[in-house]
Amino acid sequence: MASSSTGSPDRSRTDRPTHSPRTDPLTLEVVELIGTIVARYHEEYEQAAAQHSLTGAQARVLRLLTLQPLPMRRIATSLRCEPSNVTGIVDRLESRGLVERRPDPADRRVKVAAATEEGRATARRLRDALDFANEPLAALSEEERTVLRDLLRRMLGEP
Amino acid sequence: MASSSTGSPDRSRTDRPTHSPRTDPLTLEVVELIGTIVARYHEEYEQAAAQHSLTGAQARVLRLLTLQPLPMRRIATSLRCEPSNVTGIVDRLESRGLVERRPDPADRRVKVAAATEEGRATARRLRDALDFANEPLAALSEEERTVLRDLLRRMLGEP
DNA sequence: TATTGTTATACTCTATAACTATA
DNA sequence: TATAGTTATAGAGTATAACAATA
Repeated sequence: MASSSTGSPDRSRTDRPTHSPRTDPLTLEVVELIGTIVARYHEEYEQAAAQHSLTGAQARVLRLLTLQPLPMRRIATSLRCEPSNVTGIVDRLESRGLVERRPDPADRRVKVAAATEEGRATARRLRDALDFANEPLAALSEEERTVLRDLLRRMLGEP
Repeated sequence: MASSSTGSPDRSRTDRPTHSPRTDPLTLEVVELIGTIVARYHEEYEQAAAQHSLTGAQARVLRLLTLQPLPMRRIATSLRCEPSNVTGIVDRLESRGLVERRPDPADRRVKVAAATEEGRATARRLRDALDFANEPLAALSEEERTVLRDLLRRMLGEP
């Protein structure tokens, strides 16, 4: 502690008490930055969804079904949640006319959920509202964004 | 419906730069990569929390109180949720001995929540379990991580 | 017998509104 | 009167277990 002993500890974020044996300060800072981005991204996503009277989960399912109609089971695996949860989420989307359930001719146990035209329009507006794309990334030049893209790709194990 | 110019329903909170809402492919890809990271980060976080029988919200509050004791109100603003929610979350943490409520001598309306020693130990184990720090970032060299750190900083508007 | 989707149940998170005890 | 924390309430997401229809 450099300063006088009276003040409260009040550690600023670059001053970390204990280091995990495995992580150096640089890695820790990157992780913290990513944590901040995660928080901000989520906040913006929920906010954009709420502006369309959707919850985050509803918005995610709607986006998913915009890409492609999907059996209930597949939605669950894609969202990594139990199939029983999907029933309620699709129920709510369906009651608002954003999604519909169709029978699968090949297997009568299966119900395929698909976005309606109105659902696709809502999903489109929602994506446009997500200006996380513009605001923070605008601070970077095109070259820097390219570097960032390549680093993130490698981080995620993509070629 | 693609809106266009007539009576544009006032553009959310910040006015956009001259960028069109339709961003270029490079930016779109970066945003998608960030989305993937957000999903993976969240998944790991919830999983690590669950391994200690904590929900994500409980883990976040516990981590927050590990840094510094905080009045209930401050926890709510930090989590960006209503104060009434904090009551339940701290209740559950307190009933497990991970957190305690202390009176504030200066203002008897205030209750200050603080992590107990056991709470700090749990938070420490939880952080170590979060190997999002190690696994994906290990693919990058130190120099690359430095570049990544600087780009993320600038993205977040930090100097 | 196994699988798909659903229902029933219980828990947590969340926001809103009303209440209490201080200030 | 205003503020800090709580309680009450209702809606939503989540996991588990049990169920009907179908394979």
